Amino acid sequence: MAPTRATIHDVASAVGVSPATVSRALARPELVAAATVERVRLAATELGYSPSPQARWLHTGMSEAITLVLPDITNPFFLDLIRGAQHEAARAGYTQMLVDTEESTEQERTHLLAARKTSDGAVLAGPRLSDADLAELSQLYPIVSVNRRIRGVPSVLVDTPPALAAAVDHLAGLGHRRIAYLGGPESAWFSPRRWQAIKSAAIRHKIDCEHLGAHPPTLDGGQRAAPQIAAGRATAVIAYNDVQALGLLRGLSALGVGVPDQISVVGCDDVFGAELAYPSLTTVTGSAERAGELATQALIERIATGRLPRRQNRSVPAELTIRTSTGPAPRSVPHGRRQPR
Amino acid sequence: MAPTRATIHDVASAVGVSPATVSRALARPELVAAATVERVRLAATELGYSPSPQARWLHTGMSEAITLVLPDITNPFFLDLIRGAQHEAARAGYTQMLVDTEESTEQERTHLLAARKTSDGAVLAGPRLSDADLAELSQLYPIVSVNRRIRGVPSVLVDTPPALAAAVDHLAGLGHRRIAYLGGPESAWFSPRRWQAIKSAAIRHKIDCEHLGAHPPTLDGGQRAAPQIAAGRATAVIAYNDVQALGLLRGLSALGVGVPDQISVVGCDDVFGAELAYPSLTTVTGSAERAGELATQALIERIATGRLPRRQNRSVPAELTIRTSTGPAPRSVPHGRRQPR
DNA sequence: GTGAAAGCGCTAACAA
DNA sequence: TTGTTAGCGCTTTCAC
Repeated sequence: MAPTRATIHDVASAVGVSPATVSRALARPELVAAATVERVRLAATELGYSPSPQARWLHTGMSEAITLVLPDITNPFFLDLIRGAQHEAARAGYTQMLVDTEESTEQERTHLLAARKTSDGAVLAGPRLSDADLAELSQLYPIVSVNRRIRGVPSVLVDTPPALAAAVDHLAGLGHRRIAYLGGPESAWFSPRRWQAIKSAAIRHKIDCEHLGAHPPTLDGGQRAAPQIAAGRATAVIAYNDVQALGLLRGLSALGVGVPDQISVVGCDDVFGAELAYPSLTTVTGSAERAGELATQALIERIATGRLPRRQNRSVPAELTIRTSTGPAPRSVPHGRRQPR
Repeated sequence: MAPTRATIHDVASAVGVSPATVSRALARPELVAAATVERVRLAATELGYSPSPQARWLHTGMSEAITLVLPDITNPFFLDLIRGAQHEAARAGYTQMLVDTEESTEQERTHLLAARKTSDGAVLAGPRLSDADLAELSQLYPIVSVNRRIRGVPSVLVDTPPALAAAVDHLAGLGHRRIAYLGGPESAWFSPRRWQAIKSAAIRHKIDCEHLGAHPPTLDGGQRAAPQIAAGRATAVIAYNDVQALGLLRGLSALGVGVPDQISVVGCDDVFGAELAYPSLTTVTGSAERAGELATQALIERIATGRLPRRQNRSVPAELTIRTSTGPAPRSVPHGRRQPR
């Protein structure tokens, strides 16, 4: 499968040159006689030698690794993000570390501290730390944020708000006059922005729109909101994200509330499972993979040049995907639904 | 957020001792006077110092990092595996690298070669390399495999075969007399083993059982098998994994074949989405998270002790989860189904 | 209990 | 074009 660990000295003595020549032949062949380069290369492959990143780090200060920090790997949204990030990292010859902070600010802090020692920079997906902390960190260590804008920190956003406005258009077109937004957790930077987009669109359509408060971005979080929604007067709900929306679907089904007959549901992210769910989820589709690619690209540019990337804030387009969880508003408003307790 | 890179010398001169003392105070405090240890610790936190893994690697040869190699991060089965692995890694103070080989044997080989330089060992989920390659690699570099047994390589299996036998019992109990197995890809070590378990159980029940050949373990792979299945005579299908099964559900629905009325479908893994699908998927549930934990634990034991772990082959129990994609066999055998083309 | 010194694998001045 | 040398941050003998 592969030979053992050879050092630069092994190659040097095999070829009969000094270690320095080996180093140069491999890293900067233009400085070395073509014939020598050839012999060194041969011997290196022969012995299975390649320079150790750790030893190299001593000089260059570069580990050629980046860290991807995720709040919750359980959310399939991050699957595509991870893959996109890995593509870019591999393309640039970087190794990728992965860290799941489990929605904990403290874990995020700890892992970031550790990352500074082991990698040259980090992509932070939906970071939880304060703007101030992140801006400060960004001065000391190259970071790029995904789905959160912070002054002084390059970022990539999946541009969901316009698509959410389109979702409101869609619902209004179906005759809904009263919609609700199931908010994400307090720490989710994007949640109030999604709410804004929804509210503005609702105002434009002159329809009612209420905010149902903060809920965990989990299946359970969505499911637990079902009774409140069933008891409420809205005929359509837009959830902060798909995982929540899917949980809500489950919760409503358990309560015997028909979707979309009695209530329409819209999600956000178009995760694995959204299309397969019953009813299939109307949602906002944007490429998390592309976001991962762009973020990693920006990060590597930042690492390589030592300055902020030229395009500091990028975004990835998103659009509404209409499936079967949305339908015409029920004729008579709340019928057969539970009363608030 | 955090101070800059301090070296051991900074701490040494801050405290007024030699770098050697700092090193000892932090790594082997029992060799140093308690008072000194205290002062060193204080200064270290003060300066935000912690020893660099890279520099330490020069001596110890250890990077305190492990690599998790996955064939396809797109499969949600791996979400839980990643999380379990990360828990154990973090607990033991290891950093986790992540690599997605995209089902390519060559990428697996390349990444593994790279991993040897950057990490102390690797967990390989469903590796594609040959037994010989893996056994040889295992001599040179600590690896642990998940869901594949190879002589000389410690492994962790999610023990799905008994649960698949239970699935056959379940189907037989529902009156199915003719079932089929939708195979995974050729490279999937587990596929023939699952088939074996199913076949034996079918024989025990004296029911027919056919193998539908190899199919990609993707939504698309499952969906494309739908026509063949709709045209066949089996009244129940067990798929190699859930992703395939969910694709199959989608394909059958597109063909207008009712599940479970006309055909029952069983998956394997109980991934995110299996429960939410329509109909909700009867499947085999085992803890991928636990498998990730055990594998990482075994790997770290192997790294730390330098020998194979005591329990070389471990397994995680799995059980049948009955949902609504399975139901009584249709009365009159294939009715209303398409003919083979 | 602590310090001095050597060396891990590699790169980058500087010489030759 | 190539070799010599020093040194990156840390650990570990070996003295003291």
